[in-house]
Amino acid sequence: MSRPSDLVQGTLDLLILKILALQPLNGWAISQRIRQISGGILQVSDGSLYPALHKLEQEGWITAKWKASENNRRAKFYSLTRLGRKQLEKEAADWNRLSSAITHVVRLEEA
Amino acid sequence: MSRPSDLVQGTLDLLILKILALQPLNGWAISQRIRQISGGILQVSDGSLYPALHKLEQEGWITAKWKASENNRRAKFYSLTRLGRKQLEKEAADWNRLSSAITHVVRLEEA
DNA sequence: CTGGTGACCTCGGTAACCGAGGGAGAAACC
DNA sequence: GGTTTCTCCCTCGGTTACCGAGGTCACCAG
Repeated sequence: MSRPSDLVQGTLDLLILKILALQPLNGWAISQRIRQISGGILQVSDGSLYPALHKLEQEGWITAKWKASENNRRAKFYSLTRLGRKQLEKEAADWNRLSSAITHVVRLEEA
Repeated sequence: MSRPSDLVQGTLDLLILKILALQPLNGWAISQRIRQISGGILQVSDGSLYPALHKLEQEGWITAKWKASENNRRAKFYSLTRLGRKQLEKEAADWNRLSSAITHVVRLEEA
């Protein structure tokens, strides 16, 4: 019904890849990190995050390893593969191209 | 399968509203204009455009009027309503907020 | 009168996201 | 020691959006 949309569609993969490029993290921490870094503007729900992580893993862009988290709980830590870095570069470039094109249009002055 | 994605999901309404804020246009001309202004980076297919136009009209953000086009063909010219201007402001603000948050994350330096 | 093209439209599929729901184990509280 | 809280994982069904393919009609040039 409503469209609060706390994130722009199609950018979730990009955000995850970027966060993991900074450091390997477990799923829960990834969503915390995205929220924190964006100053609370971007939020990812579990229901979006985990399916996305599985997809990225299946594509071979990230790999998972079970470890203990900071709070001593079992957690799956994800890190970027070499392929993942390639993909990140590509998606970041796409984002820059498209978002600046859109911003350009949005900022046009009315005649 | 592939995701060439010549536009960022969720921004189609925004683009249409903005283009129509500059001047009333018919459907076909809208897609031409978007492509032209963005230097060919953004492209909208018919199959996306017309349903979107109908939705925007139904929301009361744009209104349609049949006229003759530049080439003397029957064409439906769309223009922004007062509500549509409100909506445009809102969507433009959302876009700025979200896109700059994402860009900020993407540009972070690795530790 | 035929073909190109401007202009409109619909339908079905697919991708993506999200809310709701559920579960298990560590820690903290009483 | 039992219960609650918090971290952390996961799935499923629904909704929204977009897009490719397909189709129609009318004007105009040759």
